Amino acid sequence: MRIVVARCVVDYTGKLTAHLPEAVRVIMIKSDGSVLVHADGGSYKPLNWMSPPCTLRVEGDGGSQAPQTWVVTNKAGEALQIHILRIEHDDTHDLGVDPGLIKDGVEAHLQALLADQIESLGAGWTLVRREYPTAIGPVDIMARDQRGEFVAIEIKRRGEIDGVEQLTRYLELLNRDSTIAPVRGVFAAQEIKPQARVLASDRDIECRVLDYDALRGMDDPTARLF
Amino acid sequence: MRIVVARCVVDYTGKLTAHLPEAVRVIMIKSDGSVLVHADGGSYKPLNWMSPPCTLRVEGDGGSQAPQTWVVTNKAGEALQIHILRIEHDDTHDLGVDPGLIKDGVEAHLQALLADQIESLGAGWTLVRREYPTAIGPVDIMARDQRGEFVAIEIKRRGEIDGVEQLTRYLELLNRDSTIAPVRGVFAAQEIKPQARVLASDRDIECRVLDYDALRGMDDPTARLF
DNA sequence: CCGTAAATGTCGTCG
DNA sequence: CGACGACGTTTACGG
Repeated sequence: MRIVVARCVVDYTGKLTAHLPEAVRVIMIKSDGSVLVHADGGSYKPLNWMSPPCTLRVEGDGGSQAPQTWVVTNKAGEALQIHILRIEHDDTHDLGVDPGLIKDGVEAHLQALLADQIESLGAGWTLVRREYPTAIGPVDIMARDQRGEFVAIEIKRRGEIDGVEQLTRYLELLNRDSTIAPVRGVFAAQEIKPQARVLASDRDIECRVLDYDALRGMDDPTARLF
Repeated sequence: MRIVVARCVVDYTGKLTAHLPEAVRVIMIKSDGSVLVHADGGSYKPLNWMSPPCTLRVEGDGGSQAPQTWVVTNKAGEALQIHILRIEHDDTHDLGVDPGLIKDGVEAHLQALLADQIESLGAGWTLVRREYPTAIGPVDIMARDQRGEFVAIEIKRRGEIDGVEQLTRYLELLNRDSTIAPVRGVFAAQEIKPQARVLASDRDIECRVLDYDALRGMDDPTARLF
Protein backbone atom coordinates (compact mmCIF):
# COMPACT_ATOMS: atom_id res chain seq x y z
CA MET A 1 0.00 0.00 0.00
CA ARG A 2 1.15 3.47 -0.93
CA ILE A 3 0.33 6.33 1.41
CA VAL A 4 0.65 9.87 0.12
CA VAL A 5 0.00 13.12 1.94
CA ALA A 6 -0.38 15.90 -0.60
CA ARG A 7 -2.02 19.19 -1.44
CA CYS A 8 -4.46 18.26 -4.17
CA VAL A 9 -7.62 18.97 -6.16
CA VAL A 10 -9.86 15.98 -6.89
CA ASP A 11 -12.66 15.36 -9.39
CA TYR A 12 -14.87 12.33 -9.81
CA THR A 13 -17.14 11.65 -12.76
CA GLY A 14 -19.21 8.51 -12.90
CA LYS A 15 -22.43 7.72 -11.05
CA LEU A 16 -22.34 11.40 -10.16
CA THR A 17 -20.02 14.36 -10.50
CA ALA A 18 -18.03 15.50 -7.47
CA HIS A 19 -15.34 18.09 -6.93
CA LEU A 20 -12.90 18.68 -4.09
CA PRO A 21 -11.21 22.11 -3.88
CA GLU A 22 -7.54 22.46 -3.11
CA ALA A 23 -6.44 21.17 0.31
CA VAL A 24 -3.98 18.79 1.95
CA ARG A 25 -5.35 15.26 2.12
CA VAL A 26 -4.27 11.65 2.66
CA ILE A 27 -4.34 9.46 -0.44
CA MET A 28 -4.22 5.69 0.01
CA ILE A 29 -3.44 3.54 -3.00
CA LYS A 30 -4.08 -0.11 -2.29
CA SER A 31 -2.29 -2.90 -4.09
CA ASP A 32 -5.46 -3.82 -5.97
CA GLY A 33 -5.35 -0.34 -7.56
CA SER A 34 -8.18 1.16 -5.51
CA VAL A 35 -7.73 4.69 -4.25
CA LEU A 36 -9.11 6.51 -1.19
CA VAL A 37 -8.91 10.24 -0.54
CA HIS A 38 -9.31 11.04 3.16
CA ALA A 39 -9.64 14.28 5.08
CA ASP A 40 -8.77 14.66 8.74
CA GLY A 41 -12.32 14.20 9.94
CA GLY A 42 -15.66 12.86 8.92
CA SER A 43 -16.10 9.18 9.52
CA TYR A 44 -14.59 6.22 7.79
CA LYS A 45 -16.01 7.14 4.42
CA PRO A 46 -13.46 8.85 2.18
CA LEU A 47 -14.22 12.19 0.53
CA ASN A 48 -13.62 10.52 -2.82
CA TRP A 49 -12.57 7.08 -3.90
CA MET A 50 -12.40 4.51 -6.66
CA SER A 51 -13.25 0.89 -5.96
CA PRO A 52 -11.37 -2.03 -7.50
CA PRO A 53 -10.93 -3.18 -10.13
CA CYS A 54 -9.44 -0.01 -11.55
CA THR A 55 -6.20 1.31 -12.98
CA LEU A 56 -4.05 4.31 -12.12
CA ARG A 57 -2.24 6.35 -14.76
CA VAL A 58 0.09 9.32 -14.14
CA GLU A 59 -0.20 12.34 -16.45
CA GLY A 60 2.09 15.33 -16.91
CA ASP A 61 4.87 14.13 -14.71
CA GLY A 62 7.53 16.82 -15.03
CA GLY A 63 9.66 15.51 -12.20
CA SER A 64 9.15 13.86 -8.87
CA GLN A 65 7.89 17.01 -7.13
CA ALA A 66 6.32 18.79 -10.10
CA PRO A 67 2.54 19.15 -10.45
CA GLN A 68 1.05 16.02 -11.93
CA THR A 69 -2.35 14.37 -12.31
CA TRP A 70 -3.28 10.86 -11.32
CA VAL A 71 -6.17 9.43 -13.29
CA VAL A 72 -7.92 6.36 -11.92
CA THR A 73 -10.40 4.70 -14.25
CA ASN A 74 -12.50 1.56 -14.36
CA LYS A 75 -14.34 -0.47 -16.95
CA ALA A 76 -17.64 1.30 -16.28
CA GLY A 77 -16.17 4.59 -17.49
CA GLU A 78 -15.95 6.19 -14.07
CA ALA A 79 -12.90 8.36 -13.50
CA LEU A 80 -11.17 9.88 -10.50
CA GLN A 81 -8.72 12.68 -11.27
CA ILE A 82 -6.30 13.72 -8.55
CA HIS A 83 -4.32 16.86 -9.33
CA ILE A 84 -1.23 16.71 -7.13
CA LEU A 85 0.12 20.17 -6.29
CA ARG A 86 2.67 19.35 -3.60
CA ILE A 87 3.65 16.06 -1.99
CA GLU A 88 4.31 16.22 1.75
CA HIS A 89 4.78 12.51 2.30
CA ASP A 90 5.01 9.44 0.10
CA ASP A 91 5.69 5.97 1.38
CA THR A 92 4.93 2.39 0.33
CA HIS A 93 4.46 -0.56 2.70
CA ASP A 94 4.07 -4.26 2.05
CA LEU A 95 1.21 -5.40 4.27
CA GLY A 96 0.76 -8.90 2.89
CA VAL A 97 -2.63 -10.59 2.68
CA ASP A 98 -4.91 -9.86 5.61
CA PRO A 99 -6.24 -12.92 7.47
CA GLY A 100 -9.63 -11.24 7.61
CA LEU A 101 -12.33 -10.41 10.10
CA ILE A 102 -14.14 -12.74 12.48
CA LYS A 103 -17.63 -11.56 13.43
CA ASP A 104 -20.22 -12.60 15.96
CA GLY A 105 -23.54 -11.26 17.05
CA VAL A 106 -25.35 -10.40 13.86
CA GLU A 107 -28.80 -11.41 12.72
CA ALA A 108 -27.69 -14.90 11.70
CA HIS A 109 -26.60 -15.59 15.26
CA LEU A 110 -29.81 -14.22 16.71
CA GLN A 111 -31.70 -16.50 14.34
CA ALA A 112 -29.69 -19.56 15.40
CA LEU A 113 -30.15 -18.80 19.09
CA LEU A 114 -33.88 -18.20 18.73
CA ALA A 115 -34.34 -21.35 16.66
CA ASP A 116 -32.63 -23.34 19.42
CA GLN A 117 -34.81 -21.70 22.06
CA ILE A 118 -38.08 -21.36 20.20
CA GLU A 119 -40.02 -21.97 23.41
CA SER A 120 -38.79 -18.60 24.67
CA LEU A 121 -41.48 -17.16 22.37
CA GLY A 122 -44.20 -19.33 23.83
CA ALA A 123 -44.64 -22.54 25.80
CA GLY A 124 -45.20 -25.53 23.56
CA TRP A 125 -43.93 -23.80 20.43
CA THR A 126 -41.97 -26.00 18.04
CA LEU A 127 -39.51 -25.19 15.26
CA VAL A 128 -40.59 -26.06 11.73
CA ARG A 129 -37.43 -24.77 10.09
CA ARG A 130 -35.07 -21.84 9.72
CA GLU A 131 -34.98 -20.02 6.37
CA TYR A 132 -38.38 -21.42 5.42
CA PRO A 133 -38.55 -20.97 1.64
CA THR A 134 -41.25 -19.01 -0.17
CA ALA A 135 -41.50 -17.73 -3.73
CA ILE A 136 -40.46 -14.24 -2.63
CA GLY A 137 -37.65 -15.26 -0.29
CA PRO A 138 -37.04 -17.22 2.90
CA VAL A 139 -38.90 -16.61 6.15
CA ASP A 140 -36.32 -16.36 8.96
CA ILE A 141 -38.05 -18.91 11.19
CA MET A 142 -41.25 -20.90 10.71
CA ALA A 143 -42.69 -22.35 13.91
CA ARG A 144 -45.95 -23.77 15.26
CA ASP A 145 -47.62 -22.61 18.44
CA GLN A 146 -49.04 -24.77 21.21
CA ARG A 147 -52.18 -25.35 19.13
CA GLY A 148 -50.18 -26.37 16.08
CA GLU A 149 -50.89 -23.19 14.11
CA PHE A 150 -48.12 -21.77 11.98
CA VAL A 151 -46.17 -18.70 12.99
CA ALA A 152 -43.80 -16.85 10.63
CA ILE A 153 -41.05 -15.06 12.54
CA GLU A 154 -39.04 -12.21 11.09
CA ILE A 155 -35.84 -11.39 12.97
CA LYS A 156 -33.96 -8.09 12.90
CA ARG A 157 -31.33 -6.53 15.08
CA ARG A 158 -33.15 -3.23 14.79
CA GLY A 159 -36.83 -3.50 13.97
CA GLU A 160 -37.93 -0.79 11.55
CA ILE A 161 -40.76 -0.29 9.13
CA ASP A 162 -39.21 -2.16 6.23
CA GLY A 163 -38.95 -5.28 8.37
CA VAL A 164 -42.68 -5.17 9.06
CA GLU A 165 -43.32 -4.69 5.34
CA GLN A 166 -41.16 -7.71 4.58
CA LEU A 167 -43.03 -9.91 7.06
CA THR A 168 -46.36 -8.62 5.74
CA ARG A 169 -45.46 -9.74 2.23
CA TYR A 170 -44.52 -13.20 3.50
CA LEU A 171 -47.74 -13.53 5.50
CA GLU A 172 -49.86 -12.46 2.57
CA LEU A 173 -48.28 -15.16 0.43
CA LEU A 174 -48.23 -17.87 3.10
CA ASN A 175 -51.91 -17.38 3.91
CA ARG A 176 -52.84 -18.15 0.32
CA ASP A 177 -51.56 -21.69 0.96
CA SER A 178 -54.54 -23.54 2.44
CA THR A 179 -52.33 -26.37 3.71
CA ILE A 180 -50.69 -24.10 6.29
CA ALA A 181 -53.10 -21.16 6.72
CA PRO A 182 -53.78 -19.44 9.01
CA VAL A 183 -50.22 -18.21 9.49
CA ARG A 184 -49.67 -15.37 11.93
CA GLY A 185 -46.61 -13.18 12.24
CA VAL A 186 -44.11 -12.37 14.96
CA PHE A 187 -41.66 -9.49 14.52
CA ALA A 188 -38.66 -10.16 16.77
CA ALA A 189 -35.79 -7.72 17.24
CA GLN A 190 -33.33 -6.49 19.85
CA GLU A 191 -34.92 -3.07 19.47
CA ILE A 192 -38.20 -2.10 17.81
CA LYS A 193 -38.79 1.44 16.62
CA PRO A 194 -42.13 3.04 17.60
CA GLN A 195 -43.28 3.48 14.01
CA ALA A 196 -42.55 -0.17 13.25
CA ARG A 197 -44.51 -1.16 16.34
CA VAL A 198 -47.51 0.88 15.21
CA LEU A 199 -47.46 -0.60 11.72
CA ALA A 200 -47.11 -4.13 13.10
CA SER A 201 -50.01 -3.59 15.48
CA ASP A 202 -52.13 -2.33 12.60
CA ARG A 203 -51.47 -5.59 10.76
CA ASP A 204 -51.98 -7.89 13.75
CA ILE A 205 -48.30 -8.74 13.88
CA GLU A 206 -46.95 -9.42 17.33
CA CYS A 207 -43.76 -7.62 18.39
CA ARG A 208 -41.19 -9.32 20.59
CA VAL A 209 -38.05 -7.69 21.92
CA LEU A 210 -35.13 -10.10 22.05
CA ASP A 211 -32.54 -10.05 24.83
CA TYR A 212 -29.38 -11.12 23.06
CA ASP A 213 -27.35 -11.62 26.22
CA ALA A 214 -30.10 -13.70 27.80
CA LEU A 215 -30.39 -15.87 24.68
CA ARG A 216 -26.62 -16.36 24.68
CA GLY A 217 -26.67 -17.17 28.39
CA MET A 218 -29.22 -19.92 27.84
CA ASP A 219 -27.34 -21.23 24.84
CA ASP A 220 -25.05 -24.24 24.83
CA PRO A 221 -21.64 -22.67 25.52
CA THR A 222 -19.86 -25.29 23.37
CA ALA A 223 -21.61 -23.74 20.39
CA ARG A 224 -19.59 -20.51 20.69
CA LEU A 225 -18.31 -19.27 17.40
CA PHE A 226 -15.06 -18.18 18.99
CA MET B 1 -3.87 13.09 11.32
CA ARG B 2 -1.60 10.33 12.58
CA ILE B 3 -0.79 7.49 10.24
CA VAL B 4 0.69 4.31 11.70
CA VAL B 5 1.73 1.15 9.90
CA ALA B 6 2.05 -1.65 12.45
CA ARG B 7 1.75 -5.35 13.07
CA CYS B 8 -1.32 -5.60 15.27
CA VAL B 9 -4.24 -7.59 16.66
CA VAL B 10 -7.58 -5.79 16.84
CA ASP B 11 -10.77 -6.49 18.79
CA TYR B 12 -14.07 -4.65 18.68
CA THR B 13 -16.90 -5.06 21.15
CA GLY B 14 -20.09 -3.06 20.80
CA LYS B 15 -22.97 -3.62 18.42
CA LEU B 16 -21.22 -6.91 17.67
CA THR B 17 -17.99 -8.66 18.50
CA ALA B 18 -15.21 -8.74 15.92
CA HIS B 19 -11.63 -9.97 15.98
CA LEU B 20 -8.70 -9.36 13.64
CA PRO B 21 -5.78 -11.82 13.85
CA GLU B 22 -2.20 -10.62 13.79
CA ALA B 23 -1.12 -8.85 10.60
CA VAL B 24 0.45 -5.64 9.36
CA ARG B 25 -2.18 -2.93 8.80
CA VAL B 26 -2.54 0.81 8.35
CA ILE B 27 -4.05 2.67 11.29
CA MET B 28 -5.39 6.19 10.75
CA ILE B 29 -6.08 8.36 13.76
CA LYS B 30 -7.99 11.47 12.80
CA SER B 31 -7.84 14.67 14.79
CA ASP B 32 -11.39 14.17 16.05
CA GLY B 33 -10.20 10.97 17.74
CA SER B 34 -11.77 8.57 15.27
CA VAL B 35 -9.72 5.55 14.23
CA LEU B 36 -9.67 3.46 11.04
CA VAL B 37 -7.88 0.13 10.59
CA HIS B 38 -7.23 -0.61 6.91
CA ALA B 39 -5.87 -3.64 5.10
CA ASP B 40 -4.27 -3.50 1.67
CA GLY B 41 -7.44 -4.45 -0.15
CA GLY B 42 -11.15 -4.48 0.17
CA SER B 43 -12.93 -1.28 -0.65
CA TYR B 44 -13.10 1.98 1.25
CA LYS B 45 -14.60 0.39 4.33
CA PRO B 46 -12.02 -0.26 7.03
CA LEU B 47 -11.67 -3.70 8.62
CA ASN B 48 -12.44 -2.08 11.95
CA TRP B 49 -13.03 1.47 13.08
CA MET B 50 -14.42 3.77 15.74
CA SER B 51 -16.51 6.76 14.77
CA PRO B 52 -16.30 10.11 16.53
CA PRO B 53 -16.87 11.21 19.18
CA CYS B 54 -14.52 8.83 20.94
CA THR B 55 -11.34 8.86 23.00
CA LEU B 56 -8.05 6.99 22.65
CA ARG B 57 -6.08 5.75 25.66
CA VAL B 58 -2.69 3.98 25.58
CA GLU B 59 -2.16 1.02 27.89
CA GLY B 60 1.02 -0.82 28.91
CA ASP B 61 3.44 1.42 27.16
CA GLY B 62 6.83 -0.02 28.05
CA GLY B 63 8.77 2.13 25.64
CA SER B 64 8.31 3.59 22.20
CA GLN B 65 8.73 0.26 20.39
CA ALA B 66 7.46 -2.11 23.09
CA PRO B 67 4.13 -3.93 22.77
CA GLN B 68 1.29 -1.69 23.81
CA THR B 69 -2.49 -1.54 23.51
CA TRP B 70 -4.56 1.36 22.23
CA VAL B 71 -8.09 1.42 23.58
CA VAL B 72 -10.65 3.59 21.79
CA THR B 73 -13.98 4.00 23.55
CA ASN B 74 -17.17 6.02 23.14
CA LYS B 75 -20.12 7.01 25.31
CA ALA B 76 -22.23 4.10 24.10
CA GLY B 77 -19.81 1.62 25.68
CA GLU B 78 -18.32 0.41 22.43
CA ALA B 79 -14.60 -0.34 22.50
CA LEU B 80 -11.89 -0.89 19.92
CA GLN B 81 -8.70 -2.49 21.23
CA ILE B 82 -5.62 -2.35 19.06
CA HIS B 83 -2.72 -4.46 20.29
CA ILE B 84 0.40 -2.99 18.72
CA LEU B 85 3.14 -5.59 18.27
CA ARG B 86 5.60 -3.73 16.08
CA ILE B 87 5.47 -0.26 14.56
CA GLU B 88 6.82 0.02 11.01
CA HIS B 89 5.86 3.62 10.44
CA ASP B 90 4.43 6.43 12.53
CA ASP B 91 3.89 9.95 11.23
CA THR B 92 1.60 12.88 11.99
CA HIS B 93 0.44 15.47 9.47
CA ASP B 94 -1.52 18.67 9.88
CA LEU B 95 -4.12 18.69 7.11
CA GLY B 96 -6.19 21.66 8.24
CA VAL B 97 -9.94 21.86 7.75
CA ASP B 98 -11.16 20.39 4.48
CA PRO B 99 -13.25 22.72 2.28
CA GLY B 100 -15.61 19.83 1.60
CA LEU B 101 -17.20 18.04 -1.31
CA ILE B 102 -19.37 19.46 -4.08
CA LYS B 103 -21.79 16.91 -5.58
CA ASP B 104 -24.07 16.77 -8.58
CA GLY B 105 -26.14 14.12 -10.27
CA VAL B 106 -27.93 12.28 -7.51
CA GLU B 107 -31.64 11.71 -7.09
CA ALA B 108 -32.27 15.41 -6.45
CA HIS B 109 -30.96 16.19 -9.90
CA LEU B 110 -33.04 13.48 -11.56
CA GLN B 111 -36.05 14.93 -9.77
CA ALA B 112 -35.30 18.47 -11.01
CA LEU B 113 -34.82 17.29 -14.58
CA LEU B 114 -38.00 15.22 -14.58
CA ALA B 115 -40.02 18.04 -13.02
CA ASP B 116 -38.86 20.33 -15.83
CA GLN B 117 -39.75 17.74 -18.44
CA ILE B 118 -42.85 16.19 -16.92
CA GLU B 119 -44.34 15.70 -20.36
CA SER B 120 -41.69 13.07 -21.01
CA LEU B 121 -43.90 10.83 -18.84
CA GLY B 122 -47.00 11.55 -20.86
CA ALA B 123 -48.41 14.10 -23.29
CA GLY B 124 -50.46 16.75 -21.55
CA TRP B 125 -49.09 15.97 -18.09
CA THR B 126 -48.56 18.97 -15.83
CA LEU B 127 -46.44 19.46 -12.73
CA VAL B 128 -48.30 20.09 -9.47
CA ARG B 129 -45.16 20.38 -7.34
CA ARG B 130 -41.91 18.72 -6.32
CA GLU B 131 -41.61 17.39 -2.77
CA TYR B 132 -45.39 17.31 -2.40
CA PRO B 133 -45.93 17.12 1.37
CA THR B 134 -47.85 14.37 3.13
CA ALA B 135 -48.10 13.40 6.79
CA ILE B 136 -45.59 10.58 6.31
CA GLY B 137 -43.11 12.45 4.16
CA PRO B 138 -42.85 14.25 0.83
CA VAL B 139 -43.79 12.67 -2.50
CA ASP B 140 -40.95 13.30 -4.97
CA ILE B 141 -43.19 14.72 -7.69
CA MET B 142 -46.95 15.24 -7.85
CA ALA B 143 -48.38 15.69 -11.34
CA ARG B 144 -51.67 15.51 -13.20
CA ASP B 145 -52.24 13.51 -16.35
CA GLN B 146 -53.95 14.65 -19.55
CA ARG B 147 -57.34 14.04 -17.90
CA GLY B 148 -56.40 16.05 -14.83
CA GLU B 149 -56.07 13.04 -12.52
CA PHE B 150 -53.31 13.08 -9.94
CA VAL B 151 -50.17 11.01 -10.31
CA ALA B 152 -47.65 10.50 -7.48
CA ILE B 153 -44.15 9.88 -8.82
CA GLU B 154 -41.42 8.24 -6.78
CA ILE B 155 -37.91 8.66 -8.18
CA LYS B 156 -34.91 6.48 -7.48
CA ARG B 157 -31.55 6.00 -9.09
CA ARG B 158 -31.96 2.26 -8.60
CA GLY B 159 -35.52 1.04 -8.23
CA GLU B 160 -35.83 -1.71 -5.62
CA ILE B 161 -38.57 -3.15 -3.47
CA ASP B 162 -38.33 -0.63 -0.67
CA GLY B 163 -38.97 2.18 -3.14
CA VAL B 164 -42.20 0.51 -4.23
CA GLU B 165 -43.18 0.10 -0.57
CA GLN B 166 -42.49 3.77 0.01
CA LEU B 167 -44.68 4.82 -2.92
CA THR B 168 -47.40 2.38 -1.80
CA ARG B 169 -47.54 4.03 1.62
CA TYR B 170 -47.88 7.44 0.00
CA LEU B 171 -50.62 6.28 -2.38
CA GLU B 172 -52.58 4.65 0.42
CA LEU B 173 -52.54 7.93 2.33
CA LEU B 174 -53.18 10.18 -0.66
CA ASN B 175 -56.17 8.17 -1.80
CA ARG B 176 -57.91 8.76 1.53
CA ASP B 177 -58.05 12.44 0.55
CA SER B 178 -61.25 12.76 -1.50
CA THR B 179 -60.18 16.15 -2.86
CA ILE B 180 -57.42 14.57 -4.94
CA ALA B 181 -58.36 10.88 -5.20
CA PRO B 182 -57.93 8.86 -7.28
CA VAL B 183 -54.16 9.16 -7.20
CA ARG B 184 -52.16 6.62 -9.17
CA GLY B 185 -48.47 5.90 -8.87
CA VAL B 186 -45.47 5.99 -11.17
CA PHE B 187 -42.20 4.42 -10.08
CA ALA B 188 -39.41 6.10 -12.06
CA ALA B 189 -35.77 5.04 -11.89
CA GLN B 190 -32.66 4.77 -14.02
CA GLU B 191 -32.80 1.04 -13.39
CA ILE B 192 -35.63 -1.09 -12.00
CA LYS B 193 -34.97 -4.49 -10.44
CA PRO B 194 -37.20 -7.40 -11.51
CA GLN B 195 -38.64 -7.98 -8.04
CA ALA B 196 -39.49 -4.31 -7.70
CA ARG B 197 -41.20 -4.46 -11.09
CA VAL B 198 -43.26 -7.47 -10.05
CA LEU B 199 -44.34 -5.82 -6.80
CA ALA B 200 -45.20 -2.57 -8.57
CA SER B 201 -47.25 -4.42 -11.17
CA ASP B 202 -49.13 -6.24 -8.42
CA ARG B 203 -50.08 -2.88 -6.96
CA ASP B 204 -50.99 -1.23 -10.25
CA ILE B 205 -47.98 1.06 -10.07
CA GLU B 206 -46.50 1.97 -13.42
CA CYS B 207 -42.74 1.56 -13.86
CA ARG B 208 -40.77 4.00 -15.98
CA VAL B 209 -37.07 3.72 -16.75
CA LEU B 210 -35.36 7.12 -16.88
CA ASP B 211 -32.54 7.93 -19.27
CA TYR B 212 -30.40 10.36 -17.30
CA ASP B 213 -28.27 11.42 -20.24
CA ALA B 214 -31.33 12.02 -22.42
CA LEU B 215 -32.98 14.10 -19.70
CA ARG B 216 -29.77 16.10 -19.33
CA GLY B 217 -29.53 16.52 -23.07
CA MET B 218 -33.02 18.00 -23.25
CA ASP B 219 -32.35 20.21 -20.27
CA ASP B 220 -31.50 23.90 -20.41
CA PRO B 221 -27.71 23.88 -20.32
CA THR B 222 -27.59 27.21 -18.44
CA ALA B 223 -29.19 25.43 -15.48
CA ARG B 224 -26.01 23.43 -14.76
CA LEU B 225 -25.13 23.27 -11.09
CA PHE B 226 -21.43 23.73 -11.81
C1' DC C 1 -32.28 14.85 19.46
C1' DC C 2 -35.33 11.44 16.86
C1' DG C 3 -36.96 9.57 12.53
C1' DT C 4 -36.82 8.88 7.69
C1' DA C 5 -34.75 8.42 3.28
C1' DA C 6 -30.46 8.32 0.27
C1' DA C 7 -25.91 6.32 -0.80
C1' DT C 8 -20.52 6.66 -6.16
C1' DG C 9 -23.41 2.92 -0.42
C1' DT C 10 -20.36 -1.87 0.60
C1' DC C 11 -20.56 -6.70 1.62
C1' DG C 12 -22.10 -11.35 1.91
C1' DT C 13 -24.87 -15.24 0.06
C1' DC C 14 -27.23 -17.80 -3.02
C1' DG C 15 -29.36 -18.82 -7.40
C1' DC D 1 -22.40 -12.86 -12.82
C1' DG D 2 -26.78 -10.78 -11.07
C1' DA D 3 -30.29 -10.35 -7.58
C1' DC D 4 -31.31 -9.62 -2.88
C1' DG D 5 -30.97 -8.40 1.91
C1' DA D 6 -27.98 -7.00 5.96
C1' DC D 7 -24.93 -3.56 7.65
C1' DG D 8 -21.19 -1.85 14.01
C1' DT D 9 -24.39 0.55 7.77
C1' DT D 10 -22.98 6.15 7.40
C1' DT D 11 -24.81 10.45 6.13
C1' DA D 12 -27.89 14.19 5.17
C1' DC D 13 -32.21 16.43 6.08
C1' DG D 14 -36.59 17.78 8.72
C1' DG D 15 -39.45 18.19 12.68
